[in-house]
Amino acid sequence: MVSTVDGVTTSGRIVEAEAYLGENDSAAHSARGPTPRTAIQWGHAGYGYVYLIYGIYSCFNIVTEVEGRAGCVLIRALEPLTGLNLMQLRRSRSEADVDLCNGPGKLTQALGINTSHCGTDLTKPPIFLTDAHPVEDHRIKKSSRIGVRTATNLLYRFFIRDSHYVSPVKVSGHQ
DNA sequence: AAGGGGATTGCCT
DNA sequence: GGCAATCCCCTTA
Repeated sequence: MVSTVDGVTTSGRIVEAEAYLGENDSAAHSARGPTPRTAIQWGHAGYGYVYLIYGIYSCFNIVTEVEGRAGCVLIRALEPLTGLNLMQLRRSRSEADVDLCNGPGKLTQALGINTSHCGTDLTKPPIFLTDAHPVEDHRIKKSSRIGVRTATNLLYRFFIRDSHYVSPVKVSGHQ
């Protein structure tokens, strides 16, 4: 994914994501029907759903389903590709290490994404997606989602098994 | 009209 | 490992 916010390009390869469905998924924001905040999820696929969490961090999602059905994918971690210096600046970090984009709140900070980007078309700037850096299917693993307390039986978290840029897992054990 | 709480992070001990 | 930071949405009255 690519950002041209502030006129400078920052980009990264998506290495971790989680699916949230509108139906039969109690952990999704869309589980109880549309609200002003979540309405975009019932729209056309390919638009951004961005929400503020804990008053501080923005979480970036891609709307994925056909119009009239809710669903989105939360981007949880990126492998930084371009604009490392600006990412460092935005993240207030002295080094360009794995901590730039290895979390949903971190990557939005690094790419300059905020709630003003909710509802934007992700096929064109300032925030857009490309298939320039694909990943082979056999490198992708799945698990239950991070930070959700319900629907833990759903294996809706997908990540690159051998990537150093996946977000740190709190509980010991399964990646 | 009011209050609880969250798909998180970073700093503290 | 514990917990504060800091919005604003959504539920309840």
